[in-house]
Amino acid sequence: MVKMSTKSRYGTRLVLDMARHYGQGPVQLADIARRQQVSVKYLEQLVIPLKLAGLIESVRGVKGGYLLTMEPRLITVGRVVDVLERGQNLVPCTDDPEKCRRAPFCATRCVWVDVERAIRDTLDSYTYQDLLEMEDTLMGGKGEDHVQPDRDGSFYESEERGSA
Amino acid sequence: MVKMSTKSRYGTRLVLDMARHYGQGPVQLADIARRQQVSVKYLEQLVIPLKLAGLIESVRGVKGGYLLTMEPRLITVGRVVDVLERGQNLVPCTDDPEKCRRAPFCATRCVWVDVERAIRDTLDSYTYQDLLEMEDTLMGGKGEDHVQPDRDGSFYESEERGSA
DNA sequence: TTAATCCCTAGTAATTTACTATAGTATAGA
DNA sequence: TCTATACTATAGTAAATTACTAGGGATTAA
Repeated sequence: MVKMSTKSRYGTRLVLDMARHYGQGPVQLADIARRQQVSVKYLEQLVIPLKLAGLIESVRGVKGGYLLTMEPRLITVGRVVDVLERGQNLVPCTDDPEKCRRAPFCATRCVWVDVERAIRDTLDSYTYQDLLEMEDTLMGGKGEDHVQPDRDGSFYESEERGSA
Repeated sequence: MVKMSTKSRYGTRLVLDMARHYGQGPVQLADIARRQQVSVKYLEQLVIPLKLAGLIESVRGVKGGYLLTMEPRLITVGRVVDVLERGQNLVPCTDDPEKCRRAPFCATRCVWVDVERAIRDTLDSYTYQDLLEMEDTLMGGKGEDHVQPDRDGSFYESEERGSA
């Protein structure tokens, strides 16, 4: 069907990790990388647009890190995905009918526009506060850095590259 | 955000073209290619899975072609996209939690599952009969092969490869 | 001063996408 | 029967995208 990039997925987890530590000072990428099992180098890329969009801010130097600029309940997954996938549409013509001569009388375009709206609405229906609560429920505990990788290091979404 | 492939988009138009000619005998790919401005070779690829899925059937030889096996009102866009993108998920773990160790306590996964459902629901809410009627409304006419390419040949979705 | 951080610009291998090519097989109609 | 018109099947491939990785530089707490 349609695929969601690791950029959006890892980015969503990155922000969720920061939401988990909201109000506790800056969080280091190295810690997030360890907890979320994503390389620091990759996280560094995700953090740039999030900062430019004003969703997070950074503290440089020792004991530095990143923090959310607002409460988790004020940030939706849709906002984060939107920032990370800026300018990407489901179909080129959905945002600009001028891109396709067919647009004015294209019935399929109406479908794509509607699908895009559905995706956006769904993503916007989840705030990071919601995600924190869902995570707590799923864990059954009080939720604090509960997720730990296996001792062999193999972990989450490890089959990203290999399997079709 | 997430992108929809040309496979799904052209395939949707391919079936819509066949729906437009439903009950009028087999339609040749060469004609669809001309009307929809997609190469015959590419259409040939799209037609294979649709035939295997039983949505269309073929007639070989001169005056042959393809036809829908059922009325346009019985086929949804979702069904066609599903056939063309078989085995593709929004995120690897949505169909099979086993693919990711994190799945049992992953809040973000719940979001992806919900988004996928929203996409599917929306795509399934449109039948080809709906699309035919939408097209008629958009055209303002009685709708029969009304869409013609420009004399210079440049046409629909021409910026597929070039622009970002 | 030093080590821990974030910051910045590239680079790149693997994969996927969006096609194209070549060589058929089946059939209607002359 | 011949032939042009279709569909059928299997490869191949250039371009684009994805998912990273590398190698430094700038900032700051201790």
